[in-house]
Amino acid sequence: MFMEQMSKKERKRVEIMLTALELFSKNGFYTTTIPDIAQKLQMSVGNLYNYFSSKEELAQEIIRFVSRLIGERIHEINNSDISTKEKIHAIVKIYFNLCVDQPQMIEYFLRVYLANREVFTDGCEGMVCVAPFVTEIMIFFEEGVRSGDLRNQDFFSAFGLFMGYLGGMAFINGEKMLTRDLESYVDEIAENIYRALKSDDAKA
Amino acid sequence: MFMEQMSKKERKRVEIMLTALELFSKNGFYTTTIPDIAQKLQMSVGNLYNYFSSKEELAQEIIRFVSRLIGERIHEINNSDISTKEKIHAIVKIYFNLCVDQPQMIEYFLRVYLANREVFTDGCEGMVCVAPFVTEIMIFFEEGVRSGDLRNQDFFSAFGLFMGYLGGMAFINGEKMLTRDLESYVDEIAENIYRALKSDDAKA
Amino acid sequence: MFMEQMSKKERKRVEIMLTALELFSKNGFYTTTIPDIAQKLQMSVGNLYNYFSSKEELAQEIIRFVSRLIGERIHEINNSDISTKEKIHAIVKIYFNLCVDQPQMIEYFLRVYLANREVFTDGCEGMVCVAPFVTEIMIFFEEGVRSGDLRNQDFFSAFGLFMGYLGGMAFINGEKMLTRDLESYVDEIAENIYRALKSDDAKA
Amino acid sequence: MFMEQMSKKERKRVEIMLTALELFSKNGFYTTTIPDIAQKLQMSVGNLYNYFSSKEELAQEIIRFVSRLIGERIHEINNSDISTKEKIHAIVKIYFNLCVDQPQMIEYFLRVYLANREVFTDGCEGMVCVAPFVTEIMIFFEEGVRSGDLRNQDFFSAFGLFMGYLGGMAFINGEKMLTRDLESYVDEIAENIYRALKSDDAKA
DNA sequence: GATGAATGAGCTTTCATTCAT
DNA sequence: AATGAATGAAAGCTCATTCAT
Repeated sequence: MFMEQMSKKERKRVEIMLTALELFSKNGFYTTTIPDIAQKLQMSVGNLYNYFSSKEELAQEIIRFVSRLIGERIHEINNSDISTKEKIHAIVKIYFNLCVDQPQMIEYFLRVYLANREVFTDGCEGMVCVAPFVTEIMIFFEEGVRSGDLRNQDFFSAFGLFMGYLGGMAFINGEKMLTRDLESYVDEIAENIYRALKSDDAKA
Repeated sequence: MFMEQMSKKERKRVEIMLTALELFSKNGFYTTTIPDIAQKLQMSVGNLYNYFSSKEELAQEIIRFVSRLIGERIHEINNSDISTKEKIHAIVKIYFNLCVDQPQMIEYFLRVYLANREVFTDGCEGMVCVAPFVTEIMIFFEEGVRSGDLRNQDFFSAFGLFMGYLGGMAFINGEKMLTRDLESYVDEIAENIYRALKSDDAKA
Repeated sequence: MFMEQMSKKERKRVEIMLTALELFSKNGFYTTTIPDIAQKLQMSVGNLYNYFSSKEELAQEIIRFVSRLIGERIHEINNSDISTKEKIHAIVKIYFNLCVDQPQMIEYFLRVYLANREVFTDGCEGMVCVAPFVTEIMIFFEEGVRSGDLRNQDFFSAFGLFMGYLGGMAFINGEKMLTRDLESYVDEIAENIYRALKSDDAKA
Repeated sequence: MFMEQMSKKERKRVEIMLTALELFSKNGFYTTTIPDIAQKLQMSVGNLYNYFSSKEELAQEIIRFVSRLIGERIHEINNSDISTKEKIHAIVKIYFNLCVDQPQMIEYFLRVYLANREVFTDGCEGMVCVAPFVTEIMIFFEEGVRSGDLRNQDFFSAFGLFMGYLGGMAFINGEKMLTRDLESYVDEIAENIYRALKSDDAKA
C-alpha cells in the first residue's frame, strides 16, 4: 500500500494527519486542541511539533491530502470509458460512498476547510489547496461539453451545482435528517444533475 | 420600519445581534471575541451580558433572526401569483441579492451556523432554529409538485439541490473566484435548477 | 410584634436582612450575589442600596441582629429562677430548637460570621457584633461560679466548651451525619457540659 | 524527610498545596485567587493547572492532606501505652501545638473546609475527605469506653464535645481574644473534657 | 526524535456598585 | 423611593507554542 514507500518520518506525518482529520471533523478546528491530538496518538505535544510547525500547517496539509485523494478517485472516473451520464452517476456514487465510509473526509471539507477560511491562508488561498480535486471536476465538465453531452455554460455554474448539491446532501445526511440511506439517493440525484447540465439534444 | 414597535431593550438586542452577525460572519465564531463585539458597539462587556446570557445564546438568536428574515422573503414569493419557474427565478434572485447586499447573512448561515454545529445545540438542534426558512422552501416545492410543474421526488433531493447549489455559489463568490458579477448568474442558475426539478411534461 | 413600632424604612431593612440571612446561610457569603437577594425580594438592586450601603454592611447588620436575638433568649433563661444545671439544659434546648426551626441563624453564625472574618472588620472587630450574645453567656457563667455550682476557671475555657460544643453539634447535624433527631441529644449534651463545668462539691 | 521519596511532580504538587493552604487559611477560599497562589510560587497560572485541574480540586487535595497529617499524629497517641486521661491530654496538647506552630492547618479546617461546604462536593461529601482524622478520634473514644474509662454514649455527642471544644478554642485564639498563651490552657481543657466524658466509677 | 513542564496572553463570564431616569 | 442598564476590573481557566532535558 502507499505507506510502504515512505520514509519513517513521512509515515508518522500521515498518521498524525489522519488522527487530526478525525478530530477536526468531529469536533471542529478550534475546539480540537493540540494536546487532544497528541493524546489520541499517544505522543507528546512537543514531538508533534517536530512534524508540523503549527496547528494551521497541519490543517493545511490535511486539506491537501484529502483533495488529492478525492481527486484521484474522480481522475479514475474521468479516464474510464463510460458516457457522461454514467460519469455523473459514478461521481455521485463515489462521493456518497465516501460520506458513509469515511465521513471525516467530507466533513473536513465542509466544516473545517470551507468554514474556517482564516486558517487556510498563506499557501492555501483561493483554490490552491483543493486544486487536484477541482481540476478533475473541470476536466469532467469540459469533456462533457466537448462531447456535446453537456450544455456549454460558465464552469462555476456547473461546478456550484455539482459540488453544492453533493455537499448539501452530505450536510443533511450528517445532521441525520434523511429517513433513507444516503446511498439510496444516488440514482435520483445523479438524474437531477444530469437533467440540469445536459445539452438539449442529448438523449434523456 | 420594524424597529419602531420595539421596546428600548429589544432594539438594543437587535443592534447587538446585527453587530455580532457582522463580526461572526467576517471573522468566524471562535475568532470573534465578546470584547470585539462590545467594542464595536461602544458598550461594556458586562452590559452585553445583560442582553444575552452567553456567546452561544447570542449566536443562536442570530440564526433565528436570519432564518426568519430570509423565510419572510421567500414567503412573499410563495404567495405571489407567478409560475413555478418564475418562483425559482425569484428565489435565486433574492438569494443572490442578499449575497451582494447583505453578505453577512448568507455567510453566517454557511460559515457560522452550518460549520459550528456544536454551538447550536440546546434549543437549536436539527432544524429548529432555521425552520422558518426551510418551511418556505418546503411549501414552494410541494406547491410545485401539486401543480404538476415539478417532478414528485424526495423533498431532500430537491432541497439539497436548491440550497446546496445556492450555498455553493455564495461560497465561490465569497472566495472571489467568479470573474463575473454574482447577480449575472441568476438566469442560468435558475434555468439549471428548473431543468433539474421540472416534470417531464412541463413546458421548457 | 416588634415590627409594628418601626418606621416603614426600618421594616424594609429587616425584611432585606431576613432574606439575605437565608441566602447567605444556605449559599455562602461570596456565592450569594446582590442581584440574588434583590430578586428574591422582588426589588431592584439599585433600591437595595438605598437601605444598605454595601454587601458587607448588610452582612454586619445581620450578625448584630442575630446576636441580639439569641442574646435575648439566653437573657430570659439567666433571669429565670432555676438551678445552674437547669439553665445549662435550657440553653442547650433553646440552641437546638433554633437549629431545627430557624437553621439559618445558627448557620449564619457558623458559616458566614465565623468563617469570613475579613467581611466583619470596620465596626465588627473582635466580639463587637456578637457582644449581646457573648455577654449573656458570660453572665450565666459568672452567676454559676458565684453560686458555687460551677468551678471557677478562665471564662474562655468555659465559653469555648459551651459554644464550641453546641456549634460542633449544629455542624454535624447540618451535615446530616446524625442518625437521631438533634433535639433528642439535649439531655446527654447538657449532662456532659454540666459534668465538665460543675464544682466538685456540687450535687451530681 | 517524606518529600524525598516523591517524584519531582509529586513534590511540586505538595509545594503548591502548602502555599495554597497558607493563602486560603489566611485570606479565605474565595478571596484567594489562582493568580495569587501562582505569584507566591513564582509560577505561571497556566502551569499551576498542570498540577491541579481546578481551584476546587486543589482545595480538596489540601483537606485530604491536612486530615491525613493530623490523623497520623493522633494515631501515634492511640498506639501509645498511656491512660485514657493522658491520651486526652496528649490530643489537646498536639492540637494546641498545631494551632500555634502551624496555624494554617487548623484554620484551613475551620474556615475553609467547614465553612465552604459547596466547594467540597464531588468526592469530598460527608466525611470522605476527613476520614483519616475522624477515624482516629473514633478509635480513641471506643477504646476509652471498652476499657471502662469513658461512659458509653453516642459517638457524636463525644466527638462534638471534643472537636467542637478544640475548634472553638482555636477560633477564639485566632481572634486574639485570649489574654494567655493558648498552650497554657492545655491542662484545664483536657480536665474539662475528661470530666465530661469519664465514667462515674473512673478515678478522678 | 521524544518528553511534558512551563509560559503568558487571552478567553468567557461575573458582580458590586453607580447613576440617569 | 425605585428602577435596571451600565460599568469595568477581575476571576477561573485554556491552549498554541517553546525549550530544557
